[in-house]
Amino acid sequence: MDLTAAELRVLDAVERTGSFSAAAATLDLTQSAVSHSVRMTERKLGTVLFDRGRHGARPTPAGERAVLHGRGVLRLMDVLRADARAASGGELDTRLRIAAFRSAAAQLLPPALTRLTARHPQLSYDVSIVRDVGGGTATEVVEGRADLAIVNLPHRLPASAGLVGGELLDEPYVLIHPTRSPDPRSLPLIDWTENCSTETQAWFRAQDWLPPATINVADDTVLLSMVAHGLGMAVVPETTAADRAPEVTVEPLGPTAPRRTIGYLTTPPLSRSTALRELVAELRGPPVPLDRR
Amino acid sequence: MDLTAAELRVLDAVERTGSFSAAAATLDLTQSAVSHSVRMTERKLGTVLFDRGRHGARPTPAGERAVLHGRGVLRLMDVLRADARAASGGELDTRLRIAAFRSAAAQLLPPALTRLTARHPQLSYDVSIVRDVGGGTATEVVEGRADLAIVNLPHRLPASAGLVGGELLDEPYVLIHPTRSPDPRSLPLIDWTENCSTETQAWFRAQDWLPPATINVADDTVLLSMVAHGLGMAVVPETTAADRAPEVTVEPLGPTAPRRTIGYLTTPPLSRSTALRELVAELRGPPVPLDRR
DNA sequence: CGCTTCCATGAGCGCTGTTCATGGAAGCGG
DNA sequence: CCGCTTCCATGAACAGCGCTCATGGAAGCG
Repeated sequence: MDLTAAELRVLDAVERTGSFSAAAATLDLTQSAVSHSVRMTERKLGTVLFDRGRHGARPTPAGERAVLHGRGVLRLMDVLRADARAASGGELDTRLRIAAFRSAAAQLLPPALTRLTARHPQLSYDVSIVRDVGGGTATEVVEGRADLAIVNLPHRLPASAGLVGGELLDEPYVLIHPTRSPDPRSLPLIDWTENCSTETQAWFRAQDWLPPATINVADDTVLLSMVAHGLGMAVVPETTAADRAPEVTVEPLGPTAPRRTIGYLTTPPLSRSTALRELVAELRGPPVPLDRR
Repeated sequence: MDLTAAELRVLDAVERTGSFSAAAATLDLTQSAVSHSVRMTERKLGTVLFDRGRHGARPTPAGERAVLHGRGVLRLMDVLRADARAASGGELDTRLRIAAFRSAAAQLLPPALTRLTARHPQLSYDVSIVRDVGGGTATEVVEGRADLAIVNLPHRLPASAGLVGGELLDEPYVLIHPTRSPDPRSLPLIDWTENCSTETQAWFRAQDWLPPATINVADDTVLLSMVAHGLGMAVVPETTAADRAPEVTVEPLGPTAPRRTIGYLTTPPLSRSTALRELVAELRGPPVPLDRR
């Protein structure tokens, strides 16, 4: 017997919330309906999907598989709906879930989403901010919680994950320092947690004029603010320095400057969907203010 | 409103058969049910999916998208079902659809499927034979008609297709000739249509002792039979010559012999499914008789 | 001008998925 | 030890959907 989309949504909600009652609340259903639904699903599959206990419901191994694949099914059904409508000249209406690390979200997404919304008013977005460490944003896509991941390239993802993607932006790093500092290069160095690519790290070590970093900051706006207050200098991607305060001066690092490349990753069926193609096209548009090019 | 699995199966059948009534027959439904179902689906999507005429039903652009994505949804739902059952220690029961070219199907599949069926009696298979030209077997996977494609590597598929895969078998070509021939290398050359990779073609041209092919045969068993009857000699992959008649003698071509590599391709979600993993594991087992290693 | 072959439509009916009401089990605090 | 709360389970009843049956209309074909 077939599972229904409603049943899959129940599985998803139960896994997310960790309990039948909480899942019922988020789905605007009765706890009873959730219980019946899960039970029915389990009967259809011939398998127990959740261990129920005092603490709520925890997925069994079978439940984990079901939830994972179920999210894929739901997403694909939405792609079907949105794509079929778009193909017949209708409005493009779907919800795009974007996982990005903070600096990319702040710099890349606003102009792109503005333009995209102008062209397709029915589109809506979920932007989740994920620390770009470990699997980072790509994991969100692999596990079905996001449709598009913004990543730092090169991204050595396990090929078996089967994600597809491309390049969005390639830019050099620049040096920023307080405008009023008499000898900028004598200032202490403030490092940024996201400066973690091996290439960048190697470049840092090769620069003998750079002191070791005395401060390490996770957030780029905090870092900019620190430089503006004269705490030190920093090496950051060009676009991060683009919307700087007047107290911060930018100094190019020349042709040998390290670069950072931002790309995107998504799943093959989504990469073929109209909505995601449109989004990627907009992300490739000019995100950097013209005066900095 | 959600589409149901039954509705997606109707879309698939209508596209396949080209008419509502034929689809109804294959699905064991009434024509009325199919008509109602398609109408309901169209209402849910707000789009016309098929152009109806006396010639039956032809998909509109929107319909094509819907059918394509719908097949993906159905397949993913079956993966969910099979995977969840397998994860809870149950029998692995699903239908695996394999697209292969003839020689690979004949040589690689029988032993692998025998072993796999022994371990998982509930598995069933659809093996479709596709000429390995153009998109070949990979197209079957991309368009959702097969789960696993057996391909000749290297396979330059468009990366946007987002298929994943791996290597299954790497083997040298050998020379075969009639056993009773006094001077085998003076015989005419029989070529095989599937000897089409650029690498193999280049090797052929570089061999000055090889006469140009006078006969070109599409089927490898026919080719073997021709050699057995003394019509000529041929250069074929080792496994093709493995189950030869006694009238055929095999002669290695040495370390410079061209090789053929057979691999598989599948979609990312399927590559994560238990059933397909098991199948690939068996395909990687020793398909070549030990006396030829 | 029937005949056949398409698809469309309305009525009726059974199944499924929901709510409501209720019950049982298990921690938590006095 | 006993309520109180917070989980999930279960049975009854009802609504909507998805099916069949029966019928009708439109268009090619000899």
